[in-house]
Amino acid sequence: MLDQRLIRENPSLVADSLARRGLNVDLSTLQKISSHQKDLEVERSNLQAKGNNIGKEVGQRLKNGATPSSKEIADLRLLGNEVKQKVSLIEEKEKAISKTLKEELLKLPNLPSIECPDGKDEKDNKEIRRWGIPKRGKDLQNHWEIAERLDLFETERSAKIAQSRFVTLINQGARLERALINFMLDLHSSKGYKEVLPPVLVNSASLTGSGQLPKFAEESFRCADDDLWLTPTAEVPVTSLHREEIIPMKDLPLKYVAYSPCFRREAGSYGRDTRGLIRLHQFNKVELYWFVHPEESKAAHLEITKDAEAVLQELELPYRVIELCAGDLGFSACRTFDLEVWLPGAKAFREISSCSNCEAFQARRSSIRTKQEKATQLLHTLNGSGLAVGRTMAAILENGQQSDGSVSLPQCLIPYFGDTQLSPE
RNA sequence: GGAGAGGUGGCUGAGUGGUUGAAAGCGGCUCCCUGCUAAGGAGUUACAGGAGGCAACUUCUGUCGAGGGUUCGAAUCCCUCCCUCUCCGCCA
Repeated sequence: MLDQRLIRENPSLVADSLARRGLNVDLSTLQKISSHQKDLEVERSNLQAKGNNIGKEVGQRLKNGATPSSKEIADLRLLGNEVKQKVSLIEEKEKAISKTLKEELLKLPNLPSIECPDGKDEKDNKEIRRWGIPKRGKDLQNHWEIAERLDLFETERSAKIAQSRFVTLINQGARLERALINFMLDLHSSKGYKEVLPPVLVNSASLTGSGQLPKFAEESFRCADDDLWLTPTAEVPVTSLHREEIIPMKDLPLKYVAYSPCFRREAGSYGRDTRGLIRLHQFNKVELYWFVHPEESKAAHLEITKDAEAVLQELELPYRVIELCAGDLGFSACRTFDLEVWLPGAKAFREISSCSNCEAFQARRSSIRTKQEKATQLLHTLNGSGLAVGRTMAAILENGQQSDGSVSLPQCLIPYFGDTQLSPE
């Protein structure tokens, strides 16, 4: 959520910034609503002060011996009633206007950072750096071809269980997924991250707090009979871990690593990535999440990205780092680095992690603040995948494929998997 | 799912209609005292929003789980919802 005050006092700055996202909004109405709400608040609180004084006056006089039925008391009551009526009239207006204001504010995305490059869509994203040498060759297979040969997952049977875009991992596939999750959690924990295994069902307040609602309701699965949704990312529950809290400054930064399955409808992606592990309704992800002091978030952003990169490096998977342009930023982010892993079978880089600085955007929606001495202020939040597990498995299969049909595993996975390679059974 | 109890400040815990944002204790912070430590003394210690001021700050409003209601006045009375705990049932 954006700062209401900023919209009130400098709407053109906000509008210009949103325009960098390709969003052309007229903020004049919102500005008007906001200042009207403020006026009503002043009027109401003045009246309430008057009412409070009448109440105190009555109490005082009764204490001094006035009879409850006397004229002086009756007059005060009359006056009190009058004030009360006026207050409730204003309150009614105020409530309506605040509701509209809140609704509109929740629909606006975060402002891109000054550092975020201009651009319209993903074609304008900037490559920052590369790591590793992409494997190339004529006979390299796609990961689903390798998986089929090694019997790693069930696709058609999964549609029977659930739908298309679900997968059932089996045999070495199931074991490798488990190994990857454990490896990632251990790696991050060893660097001081606190491990979290959050609920997978989250309520509307949590989804609103991290920015998925109200705009992206159609992207999540909902439980019909409850105010609960299947979480699209651990970012949601972890944000709400500290919703409506004030975290002492000495406790910052808080660094969490959370494993969770993630559920997404992938609406509007019909026909894309229909095979394999790239785009599923359910996938596993290990997520990094930081709560930091506002002045630390820029540095933290670089660090969280490095922590995500470390996973790829340990796994010996070539990748590149892309900085998203303003037009390609996610709703809550003000600056984002994507990590794209090299898939030799697909002969392409594919997104495997997205590391974003949300600054105070989620903190304002979720009311998460920090405090030193008397000063309370919103803190900043950052998130990054470390990593998307399904896509990691795809990358491992494609990058580790051998001419004899086996898949060799990176050194770091061997203790977790219990073998040096995946081999035909 | 059934029955009961309860939700008050960082914590414990008073408060059943009148200047109560809330006693007391603990904890935290500041200062004083004291060779050190321990002990002691004084003060201070919620959040949000607004108005005024460059600012320190002053002031107003709201908040005792949430939302309504009664009343001149509600932490206190009434209604609805949410949550927690105990017992029973069920269950991984």
